[in-house]
Amino acid sequence: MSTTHKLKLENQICHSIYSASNALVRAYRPLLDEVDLTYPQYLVMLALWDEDGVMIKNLVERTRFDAGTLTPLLKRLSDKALLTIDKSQEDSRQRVVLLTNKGKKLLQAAENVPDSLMCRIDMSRDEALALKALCEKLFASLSKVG
Amino acid sequence: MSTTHKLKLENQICHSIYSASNALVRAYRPLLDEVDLTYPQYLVMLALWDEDGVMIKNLVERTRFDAGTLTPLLKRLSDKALLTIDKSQEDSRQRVVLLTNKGKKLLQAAENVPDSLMCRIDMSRDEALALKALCEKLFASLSKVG
DNA sequence: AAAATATAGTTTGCGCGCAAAGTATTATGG
DNA sequence: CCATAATACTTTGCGCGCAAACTATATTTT
Repeated sequence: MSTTHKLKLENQICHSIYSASNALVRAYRPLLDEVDLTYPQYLVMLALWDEDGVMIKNLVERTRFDAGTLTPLLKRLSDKALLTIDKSQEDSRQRVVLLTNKGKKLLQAAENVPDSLMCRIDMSRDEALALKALCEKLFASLSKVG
Repeated sequence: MSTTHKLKLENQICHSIYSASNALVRAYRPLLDEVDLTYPQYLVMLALWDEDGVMIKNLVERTRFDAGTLTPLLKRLSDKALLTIDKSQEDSRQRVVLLTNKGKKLLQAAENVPDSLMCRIDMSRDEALALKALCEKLFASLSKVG
């Protein structure tokens, strides 16, 4: 039984993106094991290393994670003493996420992670940038309500 | 506190791929709800619509899923009566996955899914093909043992 | 000010995704 | 032929990813 062109798995763009994304997370694992972080946790730490003392709403925007994903993820980072989660003074619905010294110090240990991963990828700088731009375009398309 | 260029979240190619992939699965959900499939289940069905009566090992290769992911996923498809899983005659370690009539018939209902999704994406055919090629290249790089 | 609505975050439930360990079966080396 | 190793899955455990329902607080409407 052979299906039409469009329904063939090898013609599915989405399958390529999906499996590339999963392969990325797999490839990050051994590198991030060194700093005891999962890939999603690493993304949140990247956001916080850039700017912490922010509300969860802010992390939802920057990391593109769901709030329901972030709550338990932040709890685990808090359990590792990498950050604190406290009620905001101005608006007690909000939480302020602040890095601890331990959380700030972890930046040094993670500094070589991007290079370690990129050297595994047989791709030019231009190709990598093109890939990023196309993914951003795709994300923007799918984020529209239409 | 501002981090180095490389560790900034917005410079992370991998974050773009990761969030595009997640956005894709989110976008597929309402379409696939119509045929009562998750996106990973849909990928397995695509593989089987193209060729069924195959071993799980074959599905691992074609879908790029882990065997530990496929076992329970196939069980759920079997619970929905879309396929059967039986011991192979030649080698009783192996399992033969066969579509039922219900599973075969579902193809018609799913036929319009690819078009429904692609029309949500503001991307030319060339861009989509470039994106697919770059993802395949990335996947190939990361799949190498090196 | 009371009621209705909106916002910020948490909880619940389910299905992955996958490493690691386990089971059953087959192939291979001595 | 028997022990060892390899293969083909299955099971376990944990962390997402996210829809839906829920809680708490703040804002707006009347």
